[in-house]
Amino acid sequence: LLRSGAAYRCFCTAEELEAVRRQQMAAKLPARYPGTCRNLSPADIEASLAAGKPFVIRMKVPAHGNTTFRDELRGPITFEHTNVDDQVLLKSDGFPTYHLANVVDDHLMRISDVIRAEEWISSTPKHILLYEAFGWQAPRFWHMPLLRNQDKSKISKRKNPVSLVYYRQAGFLPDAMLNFLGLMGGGMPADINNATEKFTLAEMIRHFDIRNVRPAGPVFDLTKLRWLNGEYIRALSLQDFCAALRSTVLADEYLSAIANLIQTRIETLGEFGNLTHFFFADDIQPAPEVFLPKNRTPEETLAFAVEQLAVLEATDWTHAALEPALKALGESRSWSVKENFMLLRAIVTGSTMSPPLIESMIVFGKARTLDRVRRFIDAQRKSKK
RNA sequence: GGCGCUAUCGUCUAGGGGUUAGGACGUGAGAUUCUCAAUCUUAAAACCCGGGUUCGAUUCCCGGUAGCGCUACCA
Repeated sequence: LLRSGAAYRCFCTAEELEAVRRQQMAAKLPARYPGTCRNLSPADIEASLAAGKPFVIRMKVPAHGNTTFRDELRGPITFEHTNVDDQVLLKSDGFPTYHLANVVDDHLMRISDVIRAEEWISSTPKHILLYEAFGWQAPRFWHMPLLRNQDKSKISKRKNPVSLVYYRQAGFLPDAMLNFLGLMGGGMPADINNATEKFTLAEMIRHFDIRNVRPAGPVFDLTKLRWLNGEYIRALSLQDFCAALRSTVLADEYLSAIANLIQTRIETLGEFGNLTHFFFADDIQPAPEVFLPKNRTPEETLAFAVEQLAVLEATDWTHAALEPALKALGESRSWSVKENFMLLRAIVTGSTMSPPLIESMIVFGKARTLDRVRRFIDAQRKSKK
């Protein structure tokens, strides 16, 4: 690439580039590499090299013209070269960026069809230019729509549980999840199984046609997933239903972790449920008299819960990490350890009396705990309106 | 800000120059039921806006608007 002039060494420092970017932003100009090193003389390059200056390798996007490629779902898409930045191909540490690695990799692996998310559309002209510079045949591109939150923003875990682990722990059946996902974005014929919208993996493999995928980003709607999951649960034989329970909410591993927390706290086995129901419930909504600390308003309590959530999201799911993180938050907001932990206890367990909080949260799992705190916050916000 | 993508009930979608614009979830009403679910019946609910093309546009074209994405020595 360097030899053919499709790429060049760039000796600009990160600080210089950052300064330029800020100026461009301030002037409401598109943030773009200013081209400082695009046409250095061989002597300049030798001098910088000899001086041991670090450099990156950038692609030399043609100054004029445009690149058009075909997206198999949307048709031709054109980008003016003036809108394509001189992408860094090789970082100063010698490692390639995604753009270079991706193109080389896919070529070497003889990839025929690149199926990736929509967010890559704007990078595709860079990739096409690279294939051309190498003299390689570019693959076909299929850019898939992005899943959305209820408010249509790009799906995020702040607004939706996005980890499959959460859905498994919360008791969604893999077949139901698969079916539901297959329903999103098109690709499946409408008349399958008498238009019941229910189909198996095998049927999906047989009937799915990527050419029918719709380019608009669908909203990930839990309501319909729950309905579908209910259908799948009802369709199970009693035996399979029990097996499903035993492999998830009643799994040995989960049960023994819970038992370990309450063994010293009960006098009869019959009390097991009293202390542990929050481990098995989907939704827990404590009443104000349970979660509201004395001398705290609902508003400041809710605000503090929001901060607890942020801390929980950012913290490793271990006792060693969680305890100091939560205490640090309480300290910085003048919430006593007691108020702090009691609020979280109420949110997670629904009660002021429970097995040890952090241990319980660890057993319950990060994904489900975060979900529970989010639901609490949502419910409180709604009740205020 | 620039560039790009997208646009059918609240949501997931079918359809496509002439249709009562179809289905599913959810919602309302009713039936059934010891309760709650489930089940059955039923109702309300959509082609983003403005031009153009056309005998006729929700469908094709253009513009606007809105949403989203990208705008890194991240992927």
